[in-house]
Amino acid sequence: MLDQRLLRDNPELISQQLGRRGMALDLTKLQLIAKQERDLQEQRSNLQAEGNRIGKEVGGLIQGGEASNGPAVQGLRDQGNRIKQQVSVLEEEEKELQAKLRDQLAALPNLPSPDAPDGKSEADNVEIKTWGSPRLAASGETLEEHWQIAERLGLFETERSVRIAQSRFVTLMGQGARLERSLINFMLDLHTGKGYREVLPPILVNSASLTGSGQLPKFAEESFRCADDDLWLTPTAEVPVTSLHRDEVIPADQLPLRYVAYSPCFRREAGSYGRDTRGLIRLHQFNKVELYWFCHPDHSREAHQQITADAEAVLEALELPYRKIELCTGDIGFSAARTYDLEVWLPGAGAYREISSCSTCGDFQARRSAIRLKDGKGTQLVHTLNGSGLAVGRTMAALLETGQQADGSIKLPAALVPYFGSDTIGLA
RNA sequence: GGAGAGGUGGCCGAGUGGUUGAAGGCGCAGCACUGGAAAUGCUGUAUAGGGGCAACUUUAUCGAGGGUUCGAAUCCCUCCCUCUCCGCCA
Repeated sequence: MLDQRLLRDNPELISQQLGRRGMALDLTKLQLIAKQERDLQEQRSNLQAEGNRIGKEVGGLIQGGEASNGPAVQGLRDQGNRIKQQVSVLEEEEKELQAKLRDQLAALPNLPSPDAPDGKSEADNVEIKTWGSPRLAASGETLEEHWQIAERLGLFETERSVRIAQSRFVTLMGQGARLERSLINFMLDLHTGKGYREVLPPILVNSASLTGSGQLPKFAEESFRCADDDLWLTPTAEVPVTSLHRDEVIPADQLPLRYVAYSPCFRREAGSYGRDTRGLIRLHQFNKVELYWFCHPDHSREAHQQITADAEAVLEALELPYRKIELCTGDIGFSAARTYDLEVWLPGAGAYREISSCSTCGDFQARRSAIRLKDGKGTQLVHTLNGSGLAVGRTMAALLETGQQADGSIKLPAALVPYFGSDTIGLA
């Protein structure tokens, strides 16, 4: 949510900054609504002040022995009634304007950070660095894609999963299920070892939580909803973790709060028909280990570097080559002000694929969720950051493709052996 | 799911229509006392919005929403949540 004061005082700045995202908006009408709303509020509270004064006068008279049905009291009563009526009219108008303002403001994305590179689309994203050497097929060698490997080694069921649910679901089996579990534990241990607090949140979340982190109202069609309740399947642990501190004032000396949350994530993937239909890349349900920071505004810039580094550390520990790109203003998500994506190399596919997205949201989610910090006398909004550390299914895909051996087995990185119990998958 | 009890400030807790944003206590902060501390004393200590350069001022908020009233934490209605007992259950 953007600041209403900013809308009143400087809508040009908002238009200009959202213009960097490729949006063309004229906010003069919305600004007018905001100003009307403010004027109405002023009128209304002046009237209420008058009403309060009268109420106190009546109380004083009656306590002073005046008859409660005497002429003096009756006159004040009539006056009070008139004010009450006027107030209720103004209140109604004010509520209408407030709702309009809130709805329209809630549909606007965050302003991109000044640090974010300008650009129109994915094509304008900026590569920041690469790590490791992408594995390429040696001469005469054919590298399989992860779904081919998984099928060959019986790591998951795809056809049967359609029977259980529908397409874009998989059932991990045997060593595949074990590998997923190992990865979750490995990632959680890595992050908690750095001081992150582990969270296992509800994965059904209410509308207020989705609104607080920015998924509602604009992206309702992207989440699964439970028809009989005000509950949705969370698309990311970012949602419940943001709401962990919704409507709270956090003492400044407790910041930053750093959480690591494992959760299954559910996405409808509307509009992706035909894309990534095989394997673990794009599913309605997938596992993710999410990093999340609540921090002081003064430190969010460094925090963004740190949370990204913490995600990169997982890839490095798993010896998976990757590149780090910074999203341009045209490609940044709704709630984010600045985003780094980490893309892992998939040798079988011969391409880099997104495996983590690390964003700073500034005060955007904090304003929607009313999360403040208290430093001395006043309060101010905190900054929130999130980063995948990592998407587990895609990590498995990368491990399978990266570790494939001539004999058809998969060599796993040393760091995972204590978790998986073996350095190889698929040797009989 | 059935029956009962209850939701008040960071916490505990008083408050059943009148000047109550809310007694008292705890906690916290400042000051005094002290060589330093403890103890003690004094003062201060909610959030959000509006106006004002500021001092300050004003409105709202006692789970949420509506109603009665000149006036509601207090009365009425609806909803939500928590606790206890019973039932069911991983």
